Order: sequence, then structure tokens, then C-alpha cells
Amino acid sequence: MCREGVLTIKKLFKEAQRLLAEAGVPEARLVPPRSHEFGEATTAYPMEKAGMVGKRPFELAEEIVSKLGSSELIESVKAVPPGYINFYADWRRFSEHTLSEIFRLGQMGYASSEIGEGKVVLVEHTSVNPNKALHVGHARNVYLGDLVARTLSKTGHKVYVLNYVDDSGVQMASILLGFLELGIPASPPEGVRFDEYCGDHVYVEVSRKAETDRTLEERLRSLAKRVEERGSGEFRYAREVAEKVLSYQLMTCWRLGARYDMLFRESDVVASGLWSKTFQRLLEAGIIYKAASGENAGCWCVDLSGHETLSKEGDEVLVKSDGSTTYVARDIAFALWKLGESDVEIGGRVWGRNPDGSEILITDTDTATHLEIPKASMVITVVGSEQRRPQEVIKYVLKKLGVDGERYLHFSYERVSLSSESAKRLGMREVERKAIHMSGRRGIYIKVDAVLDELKELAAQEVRRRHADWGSDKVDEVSEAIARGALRYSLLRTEAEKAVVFDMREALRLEGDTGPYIQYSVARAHRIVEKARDAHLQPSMRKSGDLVKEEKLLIRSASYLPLVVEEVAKTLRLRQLLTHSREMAVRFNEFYEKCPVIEGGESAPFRLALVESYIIAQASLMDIIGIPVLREM
RNA sequence: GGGCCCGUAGCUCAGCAUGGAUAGAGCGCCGGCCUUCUAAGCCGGAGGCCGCGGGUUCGAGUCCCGCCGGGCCCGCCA
Repeated sequence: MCREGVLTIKKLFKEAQRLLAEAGVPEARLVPPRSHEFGEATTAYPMEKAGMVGKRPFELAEEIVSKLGSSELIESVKAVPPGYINFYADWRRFSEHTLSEIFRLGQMGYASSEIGEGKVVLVEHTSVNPNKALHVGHARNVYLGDLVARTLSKTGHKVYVLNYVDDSGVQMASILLGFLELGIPASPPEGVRFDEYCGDHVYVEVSRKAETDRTLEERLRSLAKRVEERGSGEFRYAREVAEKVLSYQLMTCWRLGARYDMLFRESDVVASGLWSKTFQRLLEAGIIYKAASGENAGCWCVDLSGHETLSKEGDEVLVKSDGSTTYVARDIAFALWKLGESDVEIGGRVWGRNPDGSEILITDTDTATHLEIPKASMVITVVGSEQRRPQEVIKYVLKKLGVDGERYLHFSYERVSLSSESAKRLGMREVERKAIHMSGRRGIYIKVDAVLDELKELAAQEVRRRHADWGSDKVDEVSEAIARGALRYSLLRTEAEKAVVFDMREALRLEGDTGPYIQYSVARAHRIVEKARDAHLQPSMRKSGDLVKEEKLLIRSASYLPLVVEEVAKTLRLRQLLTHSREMAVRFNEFYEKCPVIEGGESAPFRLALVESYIIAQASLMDIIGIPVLREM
């Protein structure tokens, strides 16, 4: 899709910049002001420059303003103490331009852009061990990764989403140990999901037994090694169990709004020969060595002595003394493949489809067809901050192999822990700590589906109260959408590098700074549009008189939207999308209170256009954020 | 011990990248608003040594240094 002309808000900035250039200060930097009182564009240039030319900032500002000419979208420019220059929009023109732009580009186009220029980006997220159901900590990973993917694909990037399935680690092996050697039934009781059965019952049970039975650790290790041997019975069985768990995990992921292009099985890193090829390369590049003595005797290790900080912590083991690989080894090989820096062909097949109908591929070394992915200009791996070290090792190795490390980005985030209150509800006794880390092994976690179900029930109560006439299907559909919007917003509202303390009571809120607040504003807007239709009211992008404050602020917030999205695509400060979505919703609610539409007299047609444009702009942003849009709630 | 992240209102969080105009929300608390488009909303109020100390600057919540408090990493786990 091609944009006709320049975006209105950008045009306003361009005009302001041109005026400044004509006044002799082309270097003045314009930014959006933090308050509407300071106009639509502002510069602190006089304060930065005053000292150097020996003038007082405010005088310099006035001097510059006096030299400014006029332009189409800017009505006035003011010099303001202590030394700002503020540009104010010509609201008649600015609003008309903005509204027509929103209508022209529509919900699919308004928030999107082409700045990605079709660059291929691989985003890896989710990557939950296939031995359990997703808990709320995993949900943060899915939401963050999915939002990165959504944002980038809306801004002209070609995005491929990968889910790395660790079917060859110890966690997987412990499930197999339970089934094969400890006599735990391999199928769950009636009505219990397989992923929940493995995580809640099998994994916890095996971990518990391992505490008293010291031989289990050794049996587990030898089982894990056999799982890595392509063609062994254990290899096949592990893949079978993993795929089964995965199929249930993905149901949860879809409920979270995520989608995937490819499921990459860790067992295939070794089985496909990707690892052995990578090993050869590392060997030839002289990055690895086999330790003859010391604590790593018999292991192949990465030489980290050249790394500024990692060198202090000792070298990284890639191949254990028993010949099996470590997670970091497999991840290095995988990273090379993701970056298109490996010529090893990976077999694969179609696994299934996302709810949106797109195909999901899965690696499968037994298949003759090869998976093809265009070379990625950037690989983004969404992994918790506790994995900073291994991720840094990967990056270091990539650089040593001559790959541009800037192409490999670790999108790091802090983990989700449970508030002591929520932990108490799970039967935890030690509550003196403020937050307790979730642990699959100890059975301390809250499953995502359980949270969504509770949220949904809460929403359903409210929906039924408001709409006694609705059938159960409609109540179900709407309350599910509210629950999804609420949880997504609540787990994304904290900046990724900050730890989240999950509190059930807090998560179950549907008012205030929440997803439903935004959904509700759109539902209200839809109701106005319906009533307007009944009243045969036609929208108009022009207003006869001056715009009132609430009208201006609503348009203003919508006009900045495309700018915000482009900014986030560059910085990946995802939170700003939520902040802006909320800002628009707040502006709409203020407008809603103060400005009657249907009974708005002369202003009615213009206000109707405003309401319709709000729906388009907000919905286009919600499409990116992944909050379901509702016409009624 | 070494490395990284966090510390802003009673609680949960914005603002810090790119220093600048009275430090913003939500929850909770107090007080208002439903004969007019959905009150999951709106309006008002109380509530802040921006962890502490120093530095840079005309100007620091934002940048630099030190300290204190909390978290994470430093495994032949992933």
C-alpha cells in the first residue's frame, strides 16, 4: 500500500521546520510538546543556544519568532518563557486534513507504515519447555514477542515468528522418565488437558521423587542423552510427547492472540546435522577447545578469554564430557540458522494453521521437503533477563564467526513473580517475602488459562447485568474478548525491564488503567454511530464554528498515532503503544461527556465524523496491540 | 567477590534513550454527576526530601560517581 502525500502531523512539523530554517535556525530541533497548552510542535532551541550567543533565552525566542513567516497548517507561533518556541495548529485545516486522512487510510492503513521497507525479521518467542501448560510468566513472553511481531509487520517489515520447542532437555526427559520408568500413566484422567497433566502432575511427581531417590538424577541424565540420539526409541517418544503437549500449549497461545510461522524443534538442531556443521565451523575458527584438565575436563568449551566481562566467569561448556550438547551449543547453531548464516537444510512439513488461517510449519528431519526462509536482516529473541549471559555468549561467538552481532537482538524482560497474597492462595507458607518466584518443579505458578477463565467469569457477570436480553453465546463471546483485552493490557503495561509482581486481585480489575477501559470507549463510540444512523445524520469533516477543547484534543491524539507507531517500531519501547491508546481513550471519554453528538445541533455532523475517525484510529492501534475491538459491551 | 536490572504518592505504574515550562495516571480514600449518545464513564479533593550523598550544567526525576535497599546471572540445567 502506498501513502498519498505526507501525513498531516508530519506536514505540520515540516512546515514548522521550514519556518525556522527561513528564519536562519534550521538546526532547531522540534518535538511534540508534553502538553497541548504548548501547541502541536515545540523547540527548546533558544535555551540551548542563548548562552553561546550571549543573549537571554526568552529574548532570543522572541527574536526568532518575529522573523517567522506563515504556513498552511500553523496558525500561530509563540515565544514563551523561559525560552520555548511553540507552534500552534490552524485547527480548521489541521482537523479537516487529519480526519480525511483517517477515513482515507482506514483501520488497516492508518497506524501502519512502510518504514520497514520489506526487511525480513525473525522473532522468536514463547519457547516454553513442552512439559507443562503455560503460566502467567510465560504469558508475558508471548505477549511481548507477539507485540514485537505485530508492530514490525504493521510497519512494513516481513516478520516470521518462531517458537523454539525444547524437546531434548532434562525437563522433557523427566516426563519420559515418569512414563517409562516410574509407572505414571501416559494419558491424563478424563477431562484433564495433556499439557496440564504433564506439568501439574507428572513433572511435580518426578521432581518430588528425585528429592528422596538419588538414583533418579543419574537415570534422568542417561535418558536425556538417549533422547538426543536420532532414531532411538526415546528420541521418537520424546518428540511424540512434546508435540502433543505443544498442541495444547498453542491453544493457550492462540487465546493470548499470538500466531506462529514455524515451530523449530530443538531435537532437530542435532538431528539435522546443524549442530555438527556448526561445531566444525567453531573448531576451524579456533573459538572452541577441548579441556584436558580442570573442572571442565573432557568438555568442548568456548574460549571467552577475549570477552571483557564474560572472561571473569570462566569458559562456556558446549559439549559435555559424555558427548551430549548443552543448551547454549544448540542455541548457537540455531542462531546461525535464524540469521541465514548456515547452509544446512532443515526438513519440515506443515503442522497446522493459526486461527487467522495462515500455515504453521514444523521442523521434521524425516521429511524430504526443506524449510525455506528468506535471509533475515534482523533476529529478535525474546528471552528472560536471567538468560543474559548465555545470550551474550551467543552474540560473542557470532561476532567471532564474522557475523554482524547487531543483527542478533536479545529482547530481554524481567520475570513475573507472585504477590505473597496470590502465593498464599496456592498454599504457600513462607509469606514474609514481598514476591515469590514461580516454579514449575515446586508447583508454584498460576496457569494462564485459569486467569483468563476467572477474568471471563467476572466480565460475564457484568455483561449479563447490563444486557439481560443477550443470549449465552453473545455473553460468552464478549466476555472472552474482555478477558483477553484485560490480561494482555495488564501484562504489557509494565516496561519489559521491570519485574512484574502478579497479583490476582489486581489482574481481575476491569476499570481504570486497563484494557477494558479502551474497549469500552470504542463500544460507546459505536453506539453513537448507530444512533446517528437511525437519526439519518451524515458526517462532515468541516465544522462551522471554532473547535472546542475536547474536539481538538481528540483529533490531536489521533493525529500523533502514526508517529508513535513508527517510533516504537524503531525503539521497541512497546509500552508507548498502550500509553497512546489510553491517551486517545481518555480524550474520547472527555469528548463524550462534554460534546453531545446526536443533539449537537450544528456541530452534530462534524462530531459524528470525529466519532467515526476515533473508532478507525483506535481500532487500528488496538489491532497492533492485540486488544480485541468490541462494538458492544 | 565480579557483572547486569530495578528503587517516583499508602499500593500498582508512567515520565529518564534525546536534561528544560506547575512531576503524571490508575487503584484505594473523601466529595459530586445517570428524565440527554452505555456510570466498565466523567468532574473535584486529600496524598510526592522522584532511595541517600556528591558532581556536571544557566537548569537534574532524567547525565556521571559513590553508597544503601531489592532482584537476576556467574552450572558438564535450560
